[in-house]
Amino acid sequence: MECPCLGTTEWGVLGECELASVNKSKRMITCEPGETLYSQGEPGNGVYCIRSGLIGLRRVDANGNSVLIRLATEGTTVGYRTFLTREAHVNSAEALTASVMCYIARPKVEEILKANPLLGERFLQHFFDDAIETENDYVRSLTMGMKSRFLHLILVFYERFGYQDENGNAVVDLPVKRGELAELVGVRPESISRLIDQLQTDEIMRFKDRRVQFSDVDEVLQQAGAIV
Amino acid sequence: MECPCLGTTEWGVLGECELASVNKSKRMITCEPGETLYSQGEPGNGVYCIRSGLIGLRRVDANGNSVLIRLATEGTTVGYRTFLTREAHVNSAEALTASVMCYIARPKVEEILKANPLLGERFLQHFFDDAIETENDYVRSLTMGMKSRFLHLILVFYERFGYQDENGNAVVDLPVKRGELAELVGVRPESISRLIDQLQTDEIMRFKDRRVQFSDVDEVLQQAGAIV
DNA sequence: GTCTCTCCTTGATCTATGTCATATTGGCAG
DNA sequence: CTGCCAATATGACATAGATCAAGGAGAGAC
Repeated sequence: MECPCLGTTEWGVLGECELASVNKSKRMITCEPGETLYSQGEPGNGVYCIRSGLIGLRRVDANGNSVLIRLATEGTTVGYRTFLTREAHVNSAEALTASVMCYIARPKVEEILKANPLLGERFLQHFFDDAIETENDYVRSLTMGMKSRFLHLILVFYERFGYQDENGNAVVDLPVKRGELAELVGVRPESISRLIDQLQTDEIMRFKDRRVQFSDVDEVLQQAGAIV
Repeated sequence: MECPCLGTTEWGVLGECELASVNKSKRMITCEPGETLYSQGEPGNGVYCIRSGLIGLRRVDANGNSVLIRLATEGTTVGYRTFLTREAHVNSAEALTASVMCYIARPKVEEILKANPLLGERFLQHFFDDAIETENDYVRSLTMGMKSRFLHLILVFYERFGYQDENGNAVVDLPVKRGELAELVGVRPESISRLIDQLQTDEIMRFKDRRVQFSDVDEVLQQAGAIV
């Protein structure tokens, strides 16, 4: 079966023939929420190109504290870092929603990387972008409070999944539950609950299950503490 | 003049002839504490190989909050990331102590990177290590308190600059002042003051100006909240 | 239907860290 | 020596989040 992801995203740099070759050797994988793609410490044995769903990349420290470091959605390839560096996975990947992805095993990826350096460049760019974003998150975690970070996260979701309703309000259907929002912001679920409560009281946003609505992106930015 | 750094570190992968070529075109730069090598947002016009001293890489967010993201010491090359990705600098580099470094301009680096891909691989590995470390810092910033992060920082300094005195005590001469320790931990200087006070009261460490002493690394690790 | 389970909310309280104002220290210019 | 400046320290207080302990509320099993 043809995988639509391969034609777009990073894999789009491949030629017809290379694409066909990857398509032939890839394996399609379906994951239920909570299933693990790979775990921190395991050697990297292949990459996963996400076809649909949502994957969370999680880092667990020596004490067992766990943080969702970043999310990967449709079209994104995860696990590629081990190909650039040949080290073990430094974080775990787990499906946050039911997800479908293509698994491409190590030898094939190596073959293609050798044949077409453009793919490696794309992975590198991806790596770079992730690193910058993590640095941004790091700085935010040190300089801004929970509210700013939470609103920032909502706006990130809005950029990826948001739309406008008939009244011109911004709407996002969050792809994760509260507890995962908490993990992404790096606070306790109770704190997120209270924060959501306060945001509604202050009429900054409305929350109904996983749906969020707000009227003005700029006002949210301002509430997030950004210099608008 | 011969630069000792080039023969070691990442640049060590170069051949005689390439090294000589780099040596010929590099420029030696001396920096006083506080001087800036490059600033966030500027295009990357060259790399700096640190010969002596200490460089701080700083990220400033949109609100002007500033955090020291990481340090670079003798033998480390900074500014290399822009060569892998051709983007503008995402953070600023400033000398924290009087420092000497070699500046190698863009065209020469590109020439060498083209001629010897090994150098690029080394840079990539360096990039990877930095990224992992930033992720670690990020997780720590979310899961551990100031005390743990501070002790962790001290241990990092100990690994890099520490030694044992005649009584077998661990000794480090911190390369930065209190305010910069605060920036590295991501807290206010007052908090660091109080923490140091408490660490001395609890007899975990002794601080005298920039000199720190402690008897047992394991005990420090334990105090840092690690599972020893 | 109702049981149960997971997720979420709420309240009361505790603690770490920020904030702001005011010392104190140490080095260095004169 | 004296005075000044930057870096630190200290004190009093404010506040953001964590923690612990209950209480709902929706979805699937039976």
